[in-house]
Amino acid sequence: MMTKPFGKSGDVSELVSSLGWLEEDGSSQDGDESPEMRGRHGLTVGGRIHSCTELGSEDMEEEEEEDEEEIGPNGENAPKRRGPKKKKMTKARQERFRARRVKANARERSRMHGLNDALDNLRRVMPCYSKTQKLSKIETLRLARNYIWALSEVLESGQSPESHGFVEMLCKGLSQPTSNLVAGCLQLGPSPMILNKLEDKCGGPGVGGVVAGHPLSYPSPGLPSPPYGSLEASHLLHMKGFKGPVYDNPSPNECSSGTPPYDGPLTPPLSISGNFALKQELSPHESERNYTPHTSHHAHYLSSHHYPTSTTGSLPGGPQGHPLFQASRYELPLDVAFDSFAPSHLVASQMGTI
DNA sequence: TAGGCCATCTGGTCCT
DNA sequence: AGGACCAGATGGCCTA
Repeated sequence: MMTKPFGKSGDVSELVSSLGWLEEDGSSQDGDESPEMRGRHGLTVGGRIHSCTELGSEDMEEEEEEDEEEIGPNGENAPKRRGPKKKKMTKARQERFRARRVKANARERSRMHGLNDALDNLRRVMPCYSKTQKLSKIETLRLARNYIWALSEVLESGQSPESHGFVEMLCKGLSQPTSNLVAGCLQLGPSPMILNKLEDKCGGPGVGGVVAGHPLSYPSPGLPSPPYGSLEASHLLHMKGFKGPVYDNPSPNECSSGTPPYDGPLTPPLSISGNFALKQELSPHESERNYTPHTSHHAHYLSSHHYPTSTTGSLPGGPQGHPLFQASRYELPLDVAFDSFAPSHLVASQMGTI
């Protein structure tokens, strides 16, 4: 099924050029395609193969040559076509094209992996981070924008990073589940009125509230607090003017894929100290990059990535989301608590200040 | 089953 | 010629 014409003029030379791609594409171009992926693309391949095999390569070459002889409407020879004469698509050219295409595919994959790594790094410095509860790409970007915006406001107007306004800024334009996630991670306490309602509803303070010993937690009865994650201590430290370095490894941008790591300075106050260091474990993507078979990568992705936008649910007997954001029902897996709690806790203990 | 999200392939365009 | 970047297409997985 060709949904897109080959080339602007739709001529067949490029179609010809794709001949023979099944052998390479279908059988692991770079040796990193999982069987699943092979099967997946095999379907696509199948469709194209159909259109390709209808015209064997020899036929295609002939057709292309015929194409070069343009015949006018009245049968007379039309003026010669301008521009560079099309080269004949020989077997050798086809092979070169295929090889180029395979290389380009690999580069593109690598590029996208680099992009995803960068996104992962971005996720890690967001106010709510969890390895298992990843924000989607678009939500990550939106939250990042909001985060910068909100921090700017903190700097410029002295707004408290613990205020409702701060959280509202963070959540502007985010989906409901993500908003709830952020609010939950920030441990924002609901307004007294709502709090009372929630106490009625949820059985009083403490339901889904503070995690014992969490230095940054404070009771928030209406919130999906840990096990919903929490605001990183280092974030607060920065917001409160903390400047001391916490991390041992100041290079947060190590990226094992093709994209060179960003070496530039982090812009204060966004150099979220501690975050980088404490969240520096390689992501599944990174640890499997360069290039272990995609089998594991894809399998991991399929089995372990959870996105807030698709994990809404109810918290048994507990809060139903942050009241600021109309509290859509939302549930995070328990391990979120450890993903986000532990680093904060570590930072706090390292600092000895909280 | 629809919709969201994703990875991958692909061709086009621009640049070196 | 080849690489980087981009956007469209496609199909898989997951959840409501």
